[in-house]
Amino acid sequence: MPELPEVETVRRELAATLVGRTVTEVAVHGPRTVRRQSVRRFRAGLTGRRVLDVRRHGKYLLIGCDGGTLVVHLRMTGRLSLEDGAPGGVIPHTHAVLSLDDGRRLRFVDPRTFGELFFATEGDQLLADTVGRLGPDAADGGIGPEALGRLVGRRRTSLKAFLLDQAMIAGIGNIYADEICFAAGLRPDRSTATLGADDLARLAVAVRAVLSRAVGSRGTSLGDGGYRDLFGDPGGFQAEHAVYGRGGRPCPRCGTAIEKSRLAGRSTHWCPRCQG
DNA sequence: AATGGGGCCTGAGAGC
DNA sequence: TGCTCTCAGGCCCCAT
Repeated sequence: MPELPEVETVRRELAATLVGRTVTEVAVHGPRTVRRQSVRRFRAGLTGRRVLDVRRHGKYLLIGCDGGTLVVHLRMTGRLSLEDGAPGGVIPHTHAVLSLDDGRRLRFVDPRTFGELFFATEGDQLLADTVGRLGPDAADGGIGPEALGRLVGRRRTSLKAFLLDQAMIAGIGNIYADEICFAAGLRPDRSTATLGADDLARLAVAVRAVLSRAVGSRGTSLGDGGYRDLFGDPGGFQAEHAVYGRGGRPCPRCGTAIEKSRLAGRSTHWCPRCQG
């Protein structure tokens, strides 16, 4: 579920609370969450490390420590939470708990177990296999019309599939792909081969505008099991969705009913009048 | 070679 | 009430 705005919200909260802390203990429950390396190596690598900074590339969280980086990907249902005081009751689907030197704990919960954690040292192949395959971050100020044009290249695919491709631009998921297409006035099934300079210009503006507004609203939370931040609080951007999750309801700009269908295997929403 | 579809998992909600 | 079915925000892998 979490896309760039949600991961960025968590990143900011982690940066404000974790930097300077030392990991005193690492507990892993169930091997699937730490699947790129042995649990032994994960625990040995992370235990005793001090957190220096918290960065993000696309949907990956990069918690920089002295001697390596804790890499976190929340995938669909992963959630990080910070807890004070004594351990409470058992929280279902807890796959990892990091104890900190100030008595707090960082918990990783993930019902669908798609999310993952690993600890990488500098130059680690694990980094090349994951973060290293990403395109530029979608919130990177350098993604203008020219950069988009270069990324599109000779690709012949739908605009939606292009926006979702993390090797092209990193950080956009299904919700924001739909919102960006709407903001740019472009149909999500529009072929990238037909995009002109003016389309790319509107697309570049839309990417930046939608993501920056979403970060400002601390991301999107849908339903009960949806995204929550480090302290359990939901985001607010769902109230500003123009198309996502609004199939059959009126377009906020022209009132035409929003279309919903499947594209690139994903639910897709758009206004048939405003997007061409 | 790039692209679309299936698979990985569990839970929520709809429909009967 | 309770069962079954569909769907879900991501990404890897495979066949085409």
